[in-house]
Amino acid sequence: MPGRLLPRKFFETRPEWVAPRLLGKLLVQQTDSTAMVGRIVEAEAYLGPHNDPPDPAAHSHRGPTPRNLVLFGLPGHAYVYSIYGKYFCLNISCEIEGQAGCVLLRALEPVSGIEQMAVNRGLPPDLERSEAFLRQLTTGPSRLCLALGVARASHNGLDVTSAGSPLQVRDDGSALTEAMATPRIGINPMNEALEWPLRFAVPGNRFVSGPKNLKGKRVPVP
DNA sequence: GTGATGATCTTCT
DNA sequence: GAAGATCATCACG
Repeated sequence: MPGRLLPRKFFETRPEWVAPRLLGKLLVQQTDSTAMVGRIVEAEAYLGPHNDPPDPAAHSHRGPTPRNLVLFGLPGHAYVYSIYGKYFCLNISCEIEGQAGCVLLRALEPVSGIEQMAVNRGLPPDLERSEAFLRQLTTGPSRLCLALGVARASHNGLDVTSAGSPLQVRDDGSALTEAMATPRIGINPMNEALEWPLRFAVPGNRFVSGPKNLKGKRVPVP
């Protein structure tokens, strides 16, 4: 198992700090026979309803519901929800209990378990592992869930800071000093939070999802 | 390469 | 009843 498990304290603060600091960390899905590992290269912060101003794009902004309850619990837990009928998205809860911030994982750079990822995505194996092939695996919030086998029934509420958890976030020592900050993807144009620069990506990384020339700026990682 | 469209169903109102 | 933190596919240039 690569790197060290991230402690709960890592997630105990504001999502707009956690998101850029998650860049470069490893997302690990361990099943009985195989481990799948991807490096986080893109993440978005969603702010809790206690935030001023509130974040109208966040699932938690109207308070707890059966769906988003995990977000109001302890930090470092997986919030998995279904979207558009056929997909899932994976978030990690942030901030202290009762404050429902979170970070949406939007893209990974495949590291290992690539063969299994391709099977899970329903793609034919590519022994050459071309860049186009690798990019299809885990570039996009729902693609990475498919590749790692993350689903609501099996993963919602998992503690990603627990050594016994099949889903973990680990740190292999790669340090990032700067991140690219842009507006978040897929937010309704009516939403006033559209412009907030809460999407963070590894500058120049080829596995980042979304439009290529989205306006953004380099910011220091806190 | 970019942009438009439909699929599909859960969740909350 | 409507909207949605998406993706694959197709048309076009």
